[in-house]
Amino acid sequence: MPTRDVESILVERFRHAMRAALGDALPVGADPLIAASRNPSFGDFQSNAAMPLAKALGRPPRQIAQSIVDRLELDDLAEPPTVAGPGFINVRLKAEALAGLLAAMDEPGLGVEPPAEPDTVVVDLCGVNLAKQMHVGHLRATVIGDALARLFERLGHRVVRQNHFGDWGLPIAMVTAYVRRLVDRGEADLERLTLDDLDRYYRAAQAECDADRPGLEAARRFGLGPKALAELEAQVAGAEERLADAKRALVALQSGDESILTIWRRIADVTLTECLATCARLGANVTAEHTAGESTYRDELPEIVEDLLARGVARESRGAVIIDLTDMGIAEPLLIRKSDGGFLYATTDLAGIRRRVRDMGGTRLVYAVDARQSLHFRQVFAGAIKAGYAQTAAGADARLEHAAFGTVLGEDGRPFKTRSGENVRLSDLLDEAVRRAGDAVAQKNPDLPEGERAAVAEAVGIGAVKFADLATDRIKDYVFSFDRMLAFEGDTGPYLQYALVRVRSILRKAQEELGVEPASLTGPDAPPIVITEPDERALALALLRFGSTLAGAAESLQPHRLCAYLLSLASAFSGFFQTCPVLRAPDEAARRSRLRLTALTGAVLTAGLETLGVTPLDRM
RNA sequence: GCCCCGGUAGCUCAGGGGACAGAGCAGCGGUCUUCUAAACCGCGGGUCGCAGGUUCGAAUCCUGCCCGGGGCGCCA
Repeated sequence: MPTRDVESILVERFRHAMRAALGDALPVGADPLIAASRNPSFGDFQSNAAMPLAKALGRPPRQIAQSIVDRLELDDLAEPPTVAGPGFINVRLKAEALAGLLAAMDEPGLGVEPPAEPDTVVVDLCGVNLAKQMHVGHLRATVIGDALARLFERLGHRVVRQNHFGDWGLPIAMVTAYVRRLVDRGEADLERLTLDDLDRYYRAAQAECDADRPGLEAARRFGLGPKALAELEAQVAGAEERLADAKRALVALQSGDESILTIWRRIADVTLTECLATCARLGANVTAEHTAGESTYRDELPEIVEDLLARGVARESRGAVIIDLTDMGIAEPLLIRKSDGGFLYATTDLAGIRRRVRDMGGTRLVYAVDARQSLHFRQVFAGAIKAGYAQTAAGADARLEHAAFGTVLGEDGRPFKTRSGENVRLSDLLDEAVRRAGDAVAQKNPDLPEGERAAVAEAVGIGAVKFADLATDRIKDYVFSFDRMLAFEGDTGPYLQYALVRVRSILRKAQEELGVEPASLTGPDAPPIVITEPDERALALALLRFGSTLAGAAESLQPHRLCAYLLSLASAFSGFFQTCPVLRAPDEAARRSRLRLTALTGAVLTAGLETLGVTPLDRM
């Protein structure tokens, strides 16, 4: 039995049959259009190829379907296929074939074959900023990016994670200058800085530098009282002084002034330590080694602009330097140097693409970033291609993809914020989820030992948040609701974790009561699988869809496909669990077969949860 | 003004050329001396935003419109 998944076997068999049936009349690239049947009464799989062929060849579709069926060689796999409706070809797999396919996928890779040509996928994720707490936006960038990275890893691609750390530029200089003033005045201690402090300072620094010029103009025009006018004038003058100070700090940073760099490094260190701890708590594999600050690109930016100007990719416009993208179908030009000589985040992102392709060997670049950056990435990608920065060693352009995600909304349908309109700290949000999960665990399973309960609450609470984030199409906004994501019932992370708990519980009992070693249920000496009951069939078919689901999710950058799949697998297992006693199966052969099915389900659920970055549990 | 993304059951969402449009929640009715009921089974519930068009076949593709969100050279 080949180890490939059923669908690709069927595709191949149908291709042969179509060629045999139609010969030279078969249009090139004709697709067998194999799909899993929606309705079990139609069988397990169907081919929809006959209808389009009928149109192309001007023959009755059912006749074409029949001529394909006549040449199909599926005896080893399926019952004789049937033609139905307008020309559907229905295929029902034989029980023995199901057993054989399951046995073939019952190996450590769970039937996932390493790719012939592995990609080097560079995944941009997390994207924290200096002196800022992580909030729900970072939740999505981290959770989705990490899940995509894990998907590619499981499929056998090389993966490089990149946490693009916003540690450079004027806003950063503002907060650095602000902290320096506090330190000089003895109002802050560099050694005792926390990210909460920095988050406050960041906003204070922004506010200080924000001159209310329009307000002042209006006050002058409409002749406001001298007191209001004086206040506004003072505000504007103060803000302009602060801004000038920040600009001096920026120049000092850029020129490598050690006294300010010391402060800046400390701020970066405090920020990263806390953010990476949050990533760790989230179970996201984002570490210092994955982190590259914008500052690490600073020496490349002038060179890039000069390079692009010299090669005519970029040109000057109104004192600035732009890349015109009208030839790439984008009306908005990409601005890469301001008229004051400063660089922009587009410049850094171009440098990032160059580094990821040229230095890291990236063949596919994926950016898990907010959908509001869509135009920006279209521009940067187009600019990078024009510049040749996306060209891989093999000569082709790397795939450049924006895995855009929507906004997290509160239950009022507006962007998720605290009542006072502040961003919700990610760590607070996780605390709340874990607290609620702890309450549920205490109530549902009071027997769980205290120590384990805390670990379970952490896994369930965080798993719930992550699963809710991953479970819907990433491009859409979604409504954040603790109640829904932590529900005792429903399409949730806890439900999946619970399905696996039940699986593992059976295996544990089998070991304790019957002496069946888990290792004996897998591998070449494992007991034969016998599929007889409808719920066994349904479970078998669900298991067999694992590999193609992973591939589809990775290709489309849609982790929610894996979520939906795991829910359907858990549901298939629940049906099996209900109607097919495992430990008390009618006979020994059935018991051993069902134990192996249970073990395989456990392996797939475990692998699936791990791929999503959700912690699998033994008990909950 | 131009561009991008959404609009599917009361609610939250899948499905994105193929068979009668699905799931979860909520509602109603069943199933626990348990393989962990955080589960399972059943019932009701839909002009797939609107209008045209393409097609043997449209929730799905095309055009226009309506509603909601976002973006659009010197912020990141």
